[in-house]
Amino acid sequence: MQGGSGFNAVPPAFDKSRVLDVKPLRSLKPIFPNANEAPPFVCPSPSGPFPPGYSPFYPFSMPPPSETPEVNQPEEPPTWTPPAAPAPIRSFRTPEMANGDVDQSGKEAGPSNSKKRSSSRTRGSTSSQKKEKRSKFELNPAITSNYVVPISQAQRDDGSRDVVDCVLITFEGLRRRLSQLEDAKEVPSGLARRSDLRAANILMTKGFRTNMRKRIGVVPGVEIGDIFFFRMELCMVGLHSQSMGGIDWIGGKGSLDEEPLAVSIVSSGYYDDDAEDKDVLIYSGQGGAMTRDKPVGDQKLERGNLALERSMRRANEVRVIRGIRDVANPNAKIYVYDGLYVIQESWMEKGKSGANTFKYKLVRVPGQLEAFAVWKSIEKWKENVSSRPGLILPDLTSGAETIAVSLVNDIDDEKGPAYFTYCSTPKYSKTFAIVQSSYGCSCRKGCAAGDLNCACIRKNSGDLPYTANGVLVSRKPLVYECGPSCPCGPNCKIRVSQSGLKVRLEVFKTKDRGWGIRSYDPIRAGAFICEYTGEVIDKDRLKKKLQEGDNDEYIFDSSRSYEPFKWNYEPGLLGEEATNGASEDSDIPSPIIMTAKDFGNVARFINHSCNPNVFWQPVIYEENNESFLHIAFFAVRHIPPMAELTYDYGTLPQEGDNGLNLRKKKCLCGSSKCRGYFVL
DNA sequence: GATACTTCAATGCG
DNA sequence: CCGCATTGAAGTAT
Repeated sequence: MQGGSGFNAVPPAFDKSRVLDVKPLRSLKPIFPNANEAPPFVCPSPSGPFPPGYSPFYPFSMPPPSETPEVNQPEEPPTWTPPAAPAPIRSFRTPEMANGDVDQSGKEAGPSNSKKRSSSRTRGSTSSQKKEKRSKFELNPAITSNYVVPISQAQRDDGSRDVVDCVLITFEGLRRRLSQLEDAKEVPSGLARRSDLRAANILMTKGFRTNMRKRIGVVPGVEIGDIFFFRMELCMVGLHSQSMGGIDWIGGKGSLDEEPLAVSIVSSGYYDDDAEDKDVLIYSGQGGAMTRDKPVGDQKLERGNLALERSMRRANEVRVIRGIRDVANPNAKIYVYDGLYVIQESWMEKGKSGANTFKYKLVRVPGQLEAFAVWKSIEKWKENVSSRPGLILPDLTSGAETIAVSLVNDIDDEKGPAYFTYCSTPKYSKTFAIVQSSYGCSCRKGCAAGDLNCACIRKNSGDLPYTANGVLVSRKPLVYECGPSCPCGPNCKIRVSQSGLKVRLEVFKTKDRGWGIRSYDPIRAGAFICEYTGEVIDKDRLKKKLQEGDNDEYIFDSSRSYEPFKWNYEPGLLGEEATNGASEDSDIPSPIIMTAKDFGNVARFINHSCNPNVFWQPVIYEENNESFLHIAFFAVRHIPPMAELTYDYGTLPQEGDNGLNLRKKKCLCGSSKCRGYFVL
C-alpha cells in the first residue's frame, strides 16, 4: 500500500461508479481510463532505445534532429553540441554580478526566464526599474538540454500513480539540491531564496509534469489523503494549476462561449473561511482583498467566483485541497488533498471590512476515504493518548525514546507483539568497530554549510548532507555525521539520525501482515524517521542461527540485493556532472547484519513492500574514539499521517544460500511492482 | 503573440 | 509569535 490516507483496513466502501457518473459536463475523456489501456510508466535511458509507443521529449532548447529550432530563441545555438566544459552550478551569479552584465548572461539563460521577468517587474517599478536584477540562477542550456525528460506526451496529458510519484520525487530531489546549494552560498540576508519555485520552473519548462489536461473530478495518480509541502507540487501533478490562486477553473472567456467551471480550490486560511468541519467547508470568493496599491473592495462575480457559481448550478464536483499549518515548522503549510466536494449554496455577505464577499458552502461527496478527518482525529489522540481507540500501551518504549510510541490494536484481540527488549541504539560488540583515524571536526559553533574547513563536511564530499530543516539531500554510500567528540554541539545540522525520533509513531495491528508501523505526523520526503537497532552479528553467526532452526523474522542485512531506485536529483538538470559521490548503489564500505529479535527498536516493526515509502541509508559517526555504522531510515516521498511505513527487505543474492531461501514469504504489499514474495 | 493582471506563497526581518 | 514587505510564477485576460 502506498500513499493515500493509507488506512490499512478501510476498504473503499463506496461505489465508484456512482461518484463517477456525475458527469462533468465537458469531460474530455473518461476519467478512469482502463488501467490496462494507460501506458505503463517507463523511464527509458536518455539515449534510448524507447519502447514502442514512446518518443523522447525534446526540451525546447534541444530540437529533435530533423526539426527546426524554436523560432523564439534566435540566440540559441542552432544545433545542439555536447558541452565542452560544464560550468558547475555552484557558480551562482551574485545579485551584483547579474546587475552588471545581465544582457550577456541573458543569452545563456535557460529558456523563457529573463523575458518573463522583465514584464512582471514593470508593475511596481517606479523607481526600482534599474533593479532589473538578479536573473535567477542561470542554467547552461548546452548542458541541461542533454537531459531527456522521461515523460511521454500522453503522460504529460494524463498521469498515473507512477508518473505522479516520478514527478514529485524528481521535483523534491531537485529542490533539496537547490536548497543545499543555497544554504552553502551565503546569499545576502533578506534575499528570498525559493528552491521550490526554481525546481518547479526548471521541470515545468522542460515538460516534466503530468495531468496538464485540466479536468473536473479525479486526477489520475493523485489519491485522497496525499500531502504536499509546496503549492508548486499541486501544479506539477495537475491537481491545482494556479501557483498562488485559490480557485482553479476551466472554460470561460475566450473558450467557445462556454461557462467557466471550477475544478479545484485551496483553502488555507488566507481568507476568512470556515474550515473546521471535516465534511463541510465555507469558502470565500476571491478578489477584493487589500493589496499594496488597492484598498479593500467588493468582490465581483468573475473569474473564480463565477466558476464556483456555475459549478454550483451544474452540481459538478470540485476538488478540495486544505492547507494546514505545519506544527513541526510553523512557517510552512502542508496541503492535504481532501477529495471531491459539491457546492450546496452560495451567498454574499459583508466581510469584516464592510466589503461584499462571496461565500460558498461545499459539502464533501460521501463515501470517499477520509483525509482531513484523519488529521482531526489525530489532533485529539495527540492531546489525550487514551482517546485512541484500541490503545494497548501509550508508550511501548517505556521512555527509551524521546517521543512515545503507542501500541494499538483496533482489529482483533491480540494484546501485542512477542516480548523483546527495547533499545534505541544498536548493540555492537567491539569487533565491529570501524577503526578510522582523524575523525571529527573542530567547528565551535555548529558546522556551517559551505565551510570546507570543517572535516565532517569534507568527508561528505564538501556538502552538508542535510538541508537546514534536517532533510536528507541525496542518497549516498555513506553519510558522515558529527559525533560526540566534535565540539559543534547538539544543534549542529549534521546530527540528524543520532538525535532520536522526530515524529509520533504508532505500532498497530495490520489486517493481514502482523504488526506494522505508521505515523501520526506527516513526514516529508527525505525526513529521518528512525534507525534500525538490534544485535550486530556476522554472516557466519547468521547462517548458524538459521541452520539451527531459529526462524528469526527480524533480520536486517545490508548485503542482500536491493532493487535500485532513482531518488537523487538528476545532475544534468542543473548542468552538473555526475559525481561518484552521488552514487545510489547500496554498496557500503562494510556490510552489516542485525537481528532485532530480542533487542530492537521501532524499526523492527516496519513491514516489507516492493514499492516502499521508506529507504535505509548507512550513516557513520564516532563514539568513544571508535566509529560505528548505523542504518538510518528516511522517507522516499511525503508520507501522509496513518499511512503504513514500509521498506524493501531486499532479496537473496542468488540461489539457495544454505536454505536461506526457505525464508521466502508471500508478499502482500499489493503494489503494481510486487515481486510476489519477500525474504525475512 | 506579447504584455498586463490576478492570486488563499514562502521567506525573513523587526 | 505576530505583522509586514519583498519577491515570485502560472494561468487568465487583453
